[in-house]
Amino acid sequence: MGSMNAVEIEEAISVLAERPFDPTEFPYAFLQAFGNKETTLSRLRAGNTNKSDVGGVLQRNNIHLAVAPPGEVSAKLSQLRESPATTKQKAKFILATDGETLEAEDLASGEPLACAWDELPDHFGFFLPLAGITTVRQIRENAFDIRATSKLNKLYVALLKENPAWGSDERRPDMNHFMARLIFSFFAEDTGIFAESRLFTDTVSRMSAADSSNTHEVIGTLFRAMNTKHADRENAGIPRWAASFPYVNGGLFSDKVDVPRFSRTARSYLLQVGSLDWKQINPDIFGSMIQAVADDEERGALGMHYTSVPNILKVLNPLFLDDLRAKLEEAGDNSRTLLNLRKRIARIRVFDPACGSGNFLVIAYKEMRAIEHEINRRRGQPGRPSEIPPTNFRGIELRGFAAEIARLALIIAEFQCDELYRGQKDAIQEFLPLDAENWITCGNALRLDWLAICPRTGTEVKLLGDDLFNTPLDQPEIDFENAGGETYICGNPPYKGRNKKDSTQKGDLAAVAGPRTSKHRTMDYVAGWLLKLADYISAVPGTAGAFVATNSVCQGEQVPVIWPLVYERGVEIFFAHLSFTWSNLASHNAGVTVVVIGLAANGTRSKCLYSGTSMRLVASIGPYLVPNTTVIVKATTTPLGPQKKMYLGSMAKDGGNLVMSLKAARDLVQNHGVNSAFVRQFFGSEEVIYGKPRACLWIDDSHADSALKNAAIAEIVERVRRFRRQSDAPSTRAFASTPHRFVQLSAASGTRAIIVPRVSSENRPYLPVSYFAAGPVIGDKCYAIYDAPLWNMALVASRLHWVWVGTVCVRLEMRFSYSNTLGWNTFPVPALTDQNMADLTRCAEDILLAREVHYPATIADLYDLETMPDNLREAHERNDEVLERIYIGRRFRNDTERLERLFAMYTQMTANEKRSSTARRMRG
DNA sequence: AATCCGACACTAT
DNA sequence: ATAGTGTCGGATT
Repeated sequence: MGSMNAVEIEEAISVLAERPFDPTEFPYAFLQAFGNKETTLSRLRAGNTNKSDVGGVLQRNNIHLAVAPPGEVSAKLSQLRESPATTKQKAKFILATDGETLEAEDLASGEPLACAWDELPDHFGFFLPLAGITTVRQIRENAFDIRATSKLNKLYVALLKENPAWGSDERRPDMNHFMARLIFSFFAEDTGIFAESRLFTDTVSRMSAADSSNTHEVIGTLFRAMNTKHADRENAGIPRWAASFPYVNGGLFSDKVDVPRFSRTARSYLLQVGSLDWKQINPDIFGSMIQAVADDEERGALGMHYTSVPNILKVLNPLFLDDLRAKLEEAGDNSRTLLNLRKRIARIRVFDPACGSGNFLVIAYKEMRAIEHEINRRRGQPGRPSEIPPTNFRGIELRGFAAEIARLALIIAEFQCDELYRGQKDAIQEFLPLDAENWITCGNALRLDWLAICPRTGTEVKLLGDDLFNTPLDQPEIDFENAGGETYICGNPPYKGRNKKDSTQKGDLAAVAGPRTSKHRTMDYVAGWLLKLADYISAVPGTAGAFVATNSVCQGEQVPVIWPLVYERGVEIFFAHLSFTWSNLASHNAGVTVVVIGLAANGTRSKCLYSGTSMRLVASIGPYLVPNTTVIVKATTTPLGPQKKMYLGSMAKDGGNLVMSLKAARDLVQNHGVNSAFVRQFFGSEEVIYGKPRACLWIDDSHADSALKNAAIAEIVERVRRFRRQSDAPSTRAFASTPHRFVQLSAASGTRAIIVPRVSSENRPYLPVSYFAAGPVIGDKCYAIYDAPLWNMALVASRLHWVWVGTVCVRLEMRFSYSNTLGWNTFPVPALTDQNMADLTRCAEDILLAREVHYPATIADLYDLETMPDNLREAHERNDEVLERIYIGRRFRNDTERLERLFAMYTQMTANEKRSSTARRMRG
C-alpha cells in the first residue's frame, strides 16, 4: 500500500472520474488511485493475487469490486456481498459500478454508498480506509474541504509559476488577497449571495478567451464591479456584463489590487475550483487546511494541519462556553433572564492572538450563535437577527494568507449561521455589503500591543497604545466601537523549544520577557503568549484566557522561569487539561503532547482540572498542574538532603565514531591491531535498560600519541575531528583539537556506580536504576552516583521518587526524562538514622537479588507491568514500606498523598536552606 | 563546565 | 504504517 495522503487520493479519484468509463481498466485504476503500486496491480491483473469469485477484482484484506452490466449495479453489489470469497479474504469494502451509477458498502460498519459515477470524487472519503487512513472521521465528513484545498493548491502553484514576481515578499500579500477574493466569489455564487448560481465562474468562462490571455482582465473587472456601488458604475466604466455582480466591498474588495496573469492551465484550474459546490465549505476546517497552500515549506503536508473541533473545545468550553450553557440551562423559559443572557453574549469578545486561519474564532462564533438561537427560540423569536457582532471576534496572525482566510472564514461562518437559524432569504438580504472593518490583524503577536487590538471595554477612555509593560515596535491603528463586556482570550500559539527558536523568535521572546528575566532563552516560544496573557488579564479586570501549549511549559526548568512571572501579575491557573496528544491529519502523526492552561485574575474563578474526559474541582492548580500546591521546584547543583552527589555521564559528540557496536570493536581488535586496552564497554539509557552494552574507544590524553599510531584508530579519530570542526555549535568545535576523547569526561568516577538512565518509558511502575562494578564508560544518557552506599539506590527505586521525578522533571512526550539537578538533588529526603540507612541498603540489595533470580532478564523485561515477577514486586513493596515509614510512619495511601507530602517537605527544606544561607552571610 | 530539551526520531513489529 | 520508547548534540547557564 502506498503512502498517499488524502489530498493526493482526492486528486487521483477526480482524474479517474473525469476520464471516460473503461469497464476493463476501472478496478485497477481505482486501486491505483488509493496508492497501490504498479507491481501490486500487475500481479492482480495476472490473477495471482486476485481472489474474486464473481469476475471482479478482490484484493485480500481490502476491497472486492466488480463492474456490472448496465443497470444491474444493485444486483452486482448483492452478489459481491454474498460471495464467500469476500468474507474469506476479509474484504473491507465492496463496490459495483456500470459507469453510470456506483454502489458500495463499508463491510465493517455496514454503511452504504450510492451515487452517480461522476459524483465519485465527492465520496472519496468513504474509501479512505483503503489507504490506511482510518483514524480520523472528520476527514471523511469534510471531503469538500479536502477537494477544495487540493484544487486551490494547484491553482496557486500554477499562478506563481506564471507570475514569479508574485512569490516575492512584497507581492505575496497581493497574491494572498487575490486568493481570498476568489474564494469569496466561489462561495457567493454557490450560496445565493450572487444573483445567479455560478455567476462568477460562468462569467469568467464566457468572457475570457480560451487561450487565457485576458483572464486577469476579466477577473479584474469583476472585482472592480464588486467594489463599486451600482450608482457609480457607469462613471467607473464597468461594462454591462459585470452589472449583475453586487456591491460587496468590505475590506475584501476595497483596495486596488492587480490580478495575476493566467496560463491556460491556471485558467482551467480556476474553472475547476469554481465548479465545486462551495455551499459545503466548513470554514473552520477548510481554513486550517488551506493555510498550507501559501506556505512554501508546509505545502508538502497540504491539508494535514487540521486541528480537531473537540480539541478546540477543550479550550473554549471551560473558558466560557460551559458557563454560558449553564446560564442558559438555569434561565429555563424565563424570558427576562434569557434576554439578559442574550445581551451578555452579544458583548462578549473573543480574541485569539495566534489565530491562524481563525478556527478558534469560528468555532467560538458558531457555538455562541447556537446558544443565542436557543434563547431566541425559547423567547418565541426564532429567526431574529443575531446581536453577536463578528467584529467581537478578533485575532492576530503572522502569516498573511492565514490572516486573509481567517477574515473570510468568519464572514462565511456568519452567513452560514444566518442561513441555518434565519433562513436563506434573510441571510442573503442582509449579507452585503460586507463590513469595512478588518478585525484580524496581520502581525507579530509578541510585538503588538494586545490592548490596541482588543482595547479595554466599558466606558473607560480609549487606551490605544497604552501598553503597560512593553513598548511595541509596531502598532496597528484600530479603533473599534467598544461594545463593553467580557473578553476571552484563546488560541494555540506556536511552540518552539529551547534549542529550536530562530533568531527572530528569540528576539520576540526577549522583547516580552527580557525586561523581567535574563532566562528568557530557556523558555518555549509559546511562553511569550502566556506572559502577554497574564499582562492583559492584570490590565483588564474580568478577562480570562486559555491557550494550548506544549506540556513542557509546566515541567522541568521552564517552571521556575515562566510561572513566577505569571503569578507576579496577580494571575493564576483556573483550569487545565492534563497532557494529551494534539493530533493532526499527517499520516505519520508526529504528535506533540500538549496541555491546555486557563488563566484568570487571582480568586475570580473556581478551579477545574480536566484529564481526558474526567473533571474535578480543586482548591488550586499549581504550575505543574497538580492540585492544591503552587510550589515551584528549582534546579540545584547540590542535594537538599542526605543523598549523595549524582553526576552526568560522559558526552561523546563524536558523530557516531568513538561509540560503536561490540562487534565493530571486536573487529578493530582482532583484524586491525587495535590494543584492547583502548576499547571499553559503553552504557547509555538503552544499553542499561536492555542490558546490551555497546563499545567505545577510550584513550587517555597520555596515550593519545601511541594510540594514533594505529591506522584504524587514526582514521576514526580523524572523522571525529572533522565532525566536531564542522559543527555549528562552538561548544562542540572547541573539542575538535582533542578528537581522541569524549568532549566531557565526567567529573567523577569510581569503582562502583548506581546508574540511572535519563529517558525511559512511562509505562514502568518504577524508574529504571542499575548497579555496576567499575569498568564500563557511562555515557551522557545516564547519570551515575559513584562509590555511594546502596541506600541511595533505594531512593531512586522508590515509588516516592517515581512520583516526584514524574512531576517536576520534564517529559519527552510522556516519557520520563531524569535530571540530577531537578529531580535528584531536589528530592526531599528526611534526615536518615544509621538504622534507616542500613534498612534501606538491605532493601536495595533485595531488589538486586530479586532481579538476579531472573538472569538474564533485562530491566525492560523485569519492569514490564504485565509480566513483572512477583518476587521483584515484593522487594519493591518492602522498599517502599521501609522508606515511607521513615517519611510518615506508615504507607502513603496513594500518589496524590505522596506528592502533597513531598511538596510540603520541599517547601520546608528550601525555606530552611534560605534561612541558613542568610545566616551564613550575616555571620560572614 | 554541565546539562536540558526536543510541533521529535528512531526501531521493531 | 504505527506502536513503543529512547539518540544525539546544540544552546544555554
